[in-house]
Amino acid sequence: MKRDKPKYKQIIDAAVIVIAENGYHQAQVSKIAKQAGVADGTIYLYFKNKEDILISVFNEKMAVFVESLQDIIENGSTSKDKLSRMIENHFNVLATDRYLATVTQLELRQSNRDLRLKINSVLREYLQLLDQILIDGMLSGEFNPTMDVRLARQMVFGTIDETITSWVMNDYRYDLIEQVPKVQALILNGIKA
Amino acid sequence: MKRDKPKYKQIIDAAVIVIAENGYHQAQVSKIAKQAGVADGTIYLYFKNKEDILISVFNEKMAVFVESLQDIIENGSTSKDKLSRMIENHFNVLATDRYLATVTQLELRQSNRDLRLKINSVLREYLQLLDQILIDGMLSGEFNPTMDVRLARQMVFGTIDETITSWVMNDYRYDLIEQVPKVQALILNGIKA
Amino acid sequence: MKRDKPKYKQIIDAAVIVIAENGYHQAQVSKIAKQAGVADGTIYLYFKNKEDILISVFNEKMAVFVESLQDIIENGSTSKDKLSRMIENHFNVLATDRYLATVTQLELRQSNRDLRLKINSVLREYLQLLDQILIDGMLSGEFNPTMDVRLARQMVFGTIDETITSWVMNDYRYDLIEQVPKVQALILNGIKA
Amino acid sequence: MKRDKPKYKQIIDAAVIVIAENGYHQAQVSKIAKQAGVADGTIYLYFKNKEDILISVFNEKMAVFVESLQDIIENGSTSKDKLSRMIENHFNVLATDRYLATVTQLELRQSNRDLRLKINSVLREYLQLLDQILIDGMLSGEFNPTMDVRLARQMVFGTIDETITSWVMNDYRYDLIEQVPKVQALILNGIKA
DNA sequence: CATGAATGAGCGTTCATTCAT
DNA sequence: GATGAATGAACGCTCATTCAT
Repeated sequence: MKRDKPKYKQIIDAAVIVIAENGYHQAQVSKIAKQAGVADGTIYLYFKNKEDILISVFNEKMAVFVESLQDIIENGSTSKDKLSRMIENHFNVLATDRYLATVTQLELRQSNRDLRLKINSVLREYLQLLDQILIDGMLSGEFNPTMDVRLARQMVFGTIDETITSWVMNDYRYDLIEQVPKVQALILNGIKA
Repeated sequence: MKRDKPKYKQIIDAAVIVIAENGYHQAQVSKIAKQAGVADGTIYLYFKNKEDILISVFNEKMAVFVESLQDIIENGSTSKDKLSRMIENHFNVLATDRYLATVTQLELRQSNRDLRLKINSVLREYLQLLDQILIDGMLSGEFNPTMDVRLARQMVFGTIDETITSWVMNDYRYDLIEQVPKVQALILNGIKA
Repeated sequence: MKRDKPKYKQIIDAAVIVIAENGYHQAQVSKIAKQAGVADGTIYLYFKNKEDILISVFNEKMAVFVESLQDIIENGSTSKDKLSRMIENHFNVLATDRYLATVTQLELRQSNRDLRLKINSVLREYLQLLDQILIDGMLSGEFNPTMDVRLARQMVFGTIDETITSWVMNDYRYDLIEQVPKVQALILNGIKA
Repeated sequence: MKRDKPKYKQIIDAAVIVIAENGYHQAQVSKIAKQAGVADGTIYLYFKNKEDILISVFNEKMAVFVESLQDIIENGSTSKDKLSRMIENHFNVLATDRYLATVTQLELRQSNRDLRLKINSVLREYLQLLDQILIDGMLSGEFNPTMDVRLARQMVFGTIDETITSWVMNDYRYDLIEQVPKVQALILNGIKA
């Protein structure tokens, strides 16, 4: 399996750094190769083309979110607790890795429609897990049972996304983690029964 | 004033159409010129460069939002009422003009970091009016007086933005206006006192 | 009409020179542009892509052959006379322009299958005129009336082509024009009644 | 001797197949290696470089022609008979092996000038045997004793070559062998005493 | 002998912007 | 003011060849 080889990860990590430091449109394949310490051509032994690198970056990093969210769903107690932890985890991961935050919140969105659609389908898995928490909470009476799940999910994700994007756009000037309790409160308030 | 001349508006409108129909990366200056019925060179009599066209598009269209929001603030009764109307108005404008919705929610976000920062500063005026509604509501006791205004604003705007973007990405498959009361409820719930 | 503008001809002529001097695979667009005294991008105002340049070279030059052959058919007396003159003309044109001879006999044949098929369809017009001479001669009793026209044409063209190609491959070491009467004799002998 | 080892022949045969099926420019070394069932690097144990493979293909296949032509010269009766048999043999070999026909008549000609010059020198041996038949016939009075041998050879070879190439380019749509008597007649007519 | 992962030079094409008319 | 022909910098990808194992 290609993705288990060390160079695969090397290139993915290099791509995140190059994109974060240079911006999406200035992240040439040759720059990524150089950063990864391999020849340009080597990139193409592991990735079909440039788009494939970018999708893979998103895939690999999103997998971390999905995995931890699955863990939260399995081990969390109430739905409120799960949702709170999911928010906390989302903020934690991106607060810890500013390169990743820049790439996912700003740079990767500059990709064209096609790539964005592909990225969205990767995101879907994460959002479906979120839906699951919301539905469980509605059934258990923790969340408003009459609300529209899609809208609720968009509110949760939209709030998280806007909050983190603003933080990145403001050059990480304030402490992101500090916002977590307030974000949790806002969101839980919005959907509570 | 250049922006009062007929060709200025012609070019702005042409840009929206061309971007909506071709996507951001296929919206060449020559296409915009053709759509506007002017020569390529003429564009540069009205705009400094391509980026200037795009910012101006956002500026001009955002002005509509700002104006109507000012009107709402002046004529609305309670803060809840104002916020509800602001949400309704935002959805209405974009539901009515799908070209504009595509351009603002999808295409213009593919611009580079610099352009997006400039767009954000255009957006700021709108967000400041939103802040004003929120602060008024906190002072009047309609909204939770202990909440973080910035976060509240990000929740409001993030929810609206995510909702409309999803609608555009799903090819306008469902009725956007129908969502308004539910969005209002979710948001007001989140920030209520 | 693009092909009437001076730069069109400039680029065509530059392409012949560059291909003749550097070989087909070393005839980069930038070299052709430089030789033509225009910018790289200017090429693309007159030609769709590199292949289009090469087909156009063949088209334009082939037109000269076709035109003079039409003239020969109109003004020649007997079919033998017409065929003789056609051979003479073919040799004359290429003996006079060694760049063109190199390009048509050696370099353009290195193009890929697709391009060669397109070149062949340009050649077809010329070969149809040749067929006409042959058929007329068969009907008038000058040429063997029982022969296969396609084969006869292939013999005529194959002989001419091989003769000239050999001359080019041998670096124009001998006088091509001197061969004309002998080639005429060989060919006319082959197909005479 | 490398050329006696089984892998040498394997690679040569693989090259013919790969070139015939994919075209000259799509016949990568790695494809040939795969077809031959060896690793890419192994190719370079038997051939200096890619060009060497192609020349060797031509060499090996041409050897078949030369050998049969030598046989014809030894066992044929008159010069006319030998020339007729040579034509028949040439058509037979290529009509029987369409892969080889495609490779020699179309694909190998896309190689660059240098390679083609080398191929030509391989061809020389064959053409010298042809010259020998022609000279013998001129001396014996069967062929026109005043003709130019080089031209006669070019006529013979040019006709054969053009005939077979046309057949290949027309996707083998008609029966090549059927043409043989007519080609023989045309050629013999052209050079007869 | 045989392998196959790694290398890195090379090029057609686009398009924002200019400027002579 | 208006035109549109001309400019030229910039980059993803392929593939013949090498060499450590």
